[in-house]
Amino acid sequence: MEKSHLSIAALALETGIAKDTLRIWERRYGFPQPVRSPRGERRYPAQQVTRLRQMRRLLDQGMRPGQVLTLSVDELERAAAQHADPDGADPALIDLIKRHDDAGLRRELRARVLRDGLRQFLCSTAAGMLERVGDGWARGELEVFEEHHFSAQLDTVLRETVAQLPAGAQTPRVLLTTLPGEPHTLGLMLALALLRLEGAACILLGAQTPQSQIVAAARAFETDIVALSFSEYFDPGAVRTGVRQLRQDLPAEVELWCGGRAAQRLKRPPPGVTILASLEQVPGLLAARSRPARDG
Amino acid sequence: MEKSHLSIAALALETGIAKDTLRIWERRYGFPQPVRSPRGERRYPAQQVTRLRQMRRLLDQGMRPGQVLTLSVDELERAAAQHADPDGADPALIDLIKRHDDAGLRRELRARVLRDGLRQFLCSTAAGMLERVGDGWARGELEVFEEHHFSAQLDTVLRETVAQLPAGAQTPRVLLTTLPGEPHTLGLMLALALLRLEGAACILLGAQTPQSQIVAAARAFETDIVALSFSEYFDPGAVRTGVRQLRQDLPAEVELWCGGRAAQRLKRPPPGVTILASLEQVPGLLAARSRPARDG
DNA sequence: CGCGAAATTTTGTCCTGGACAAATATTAAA
DNA sequence: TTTAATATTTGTCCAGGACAAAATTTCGCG
Repeated sequence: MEKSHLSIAALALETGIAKDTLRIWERRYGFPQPVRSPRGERRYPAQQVTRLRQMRRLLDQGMRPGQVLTLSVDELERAAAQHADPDGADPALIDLIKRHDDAGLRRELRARVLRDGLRQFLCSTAAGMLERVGDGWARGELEVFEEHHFSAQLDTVLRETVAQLPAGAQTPRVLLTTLPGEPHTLGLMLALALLRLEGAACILLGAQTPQSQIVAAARAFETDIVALSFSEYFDPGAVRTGVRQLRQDLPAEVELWCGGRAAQRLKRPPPGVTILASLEQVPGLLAARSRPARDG
Repeated sequence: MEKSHLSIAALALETGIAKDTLRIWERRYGFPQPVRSPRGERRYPAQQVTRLRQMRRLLDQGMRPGQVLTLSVDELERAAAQHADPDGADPALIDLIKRHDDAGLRRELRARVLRDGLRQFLCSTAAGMLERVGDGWARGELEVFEEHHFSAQLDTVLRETVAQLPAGAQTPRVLLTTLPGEPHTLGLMLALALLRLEGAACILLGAQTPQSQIVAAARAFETDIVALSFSEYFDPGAVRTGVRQLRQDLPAEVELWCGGRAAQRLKRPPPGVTILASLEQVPGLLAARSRPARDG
């Protein structure tokens, strides 16, 4: 009934936190604290959704639930501020997003590609904006739909741009996808654009390919590298499990690259797995591949 | 341990059936019937996954769980055969998919767009293949990764093509997205291409936009129509709930269009909601909009 | 016989509260 | 300072009961 009250299912979808987890947080930490519908079902006020999102963000940055979930509103605010990205993002783009001008935003992005060059655009503007937009969302500056819109536009422009690239060396062959549970493909598109720029042949598989299918695809397409992307919202536990399993099933001669926020949390990557801290490493890694590896 | 045994969480991901539902099916109908791990957890043999997928398919075609879940293996086979799509899909394309030729597949798709025209291509080749690919997957002809690859290629070609379209009338303004839980955007791209072809202005929001944000976006972008897409894997219950809620929150003058396999299951759509049975309805609906509605 | 209303069955989601192992932090030993 | 052992934290799973919304069937009436 109450427009601003969410069911537990809706909340789980909105925040990406499992229903079971929401219930046990309530049991253990007293938050979130939903009101109850006449039928006894949990109803979450909108205000708690926002607070949960902030918490989610802190958790993703490595804090532990026991700490984060017992924070008061102000403490939460302070903790978030501490972790906030200090470098001011490009205010012109934020402005443009806020103007809700579909075609205008696209035009501006295209112009920036031309102005800065694709490589610079990818590593700095695009990667920076992606992070900034996520930040803005968590602290309520940007609406979710504004983030979605921006992402969609960036995706479109990237694909346009990639379509114009010449074929290049066609080596190595790279398979790009995400693991089940990770629907975000924008990181993949950034990587793809950069790889294509460096002459690699890219096979895009889209999101959420099961491990066994990634292995099958790597064989079918005769790829040298499998590249995975993990957004910051991806379940931290699943990164380790998934990557380890995949590395085990994949032939040893196929490299496994992992990028994105959640991949950074893999402190001790399994042997044979490369973690990319930023897009800028891509050209170097490709170059290193072409000469024989020589390090102990 | 057993490589071929899935946990309940993994099965839920693979089949798109909620954990709670899997458990209660077992309680009520005795299927699926998992073995138990030493710890007492459900472990589903791979064979049951296949069977569940077939069942899922029948359910999506309107059968009821009480019937489908008590079918034996042969009965299942027979029922599936009855519902099988009789029209032979284009074997040339299936062939091409099976050949795992990234660039070749793209070339062929482009050629078909030119040969048949975009409209024909969208309504027949693309829509047909989409369905056929899903069918092939359910009965094991195509691998999941082959479906992913085909979808990614089709997406790429569609975007290329749309980018070449002239601006058109720019009316009506249509917002395209999916509800939380629906990650598939290919249906959205088909609709977008057709809408653009008819001169509409399209704002693509990407996947999984929360209801409240769709409402906010519709206002911000001043759209006349909100278009949602539901793949066949989308939770049937969530379609109704989501659409009804959205219709309630959306201003009355904004139309709400729903397309895709799962949308068909909405027998009695709430007032003010248009269900599209196929892409071919799009031009007609647009035309109807431009003259005053006059029916009781 | 057709059609709409009412009764009935089917079905999925939510609930509580207990259990446990994997991941993480902390302490002790080298 | 690193390594190993112990303690704590944390998310997922389980059982089985409840209930309302959806779908089907039955019933009454024109």
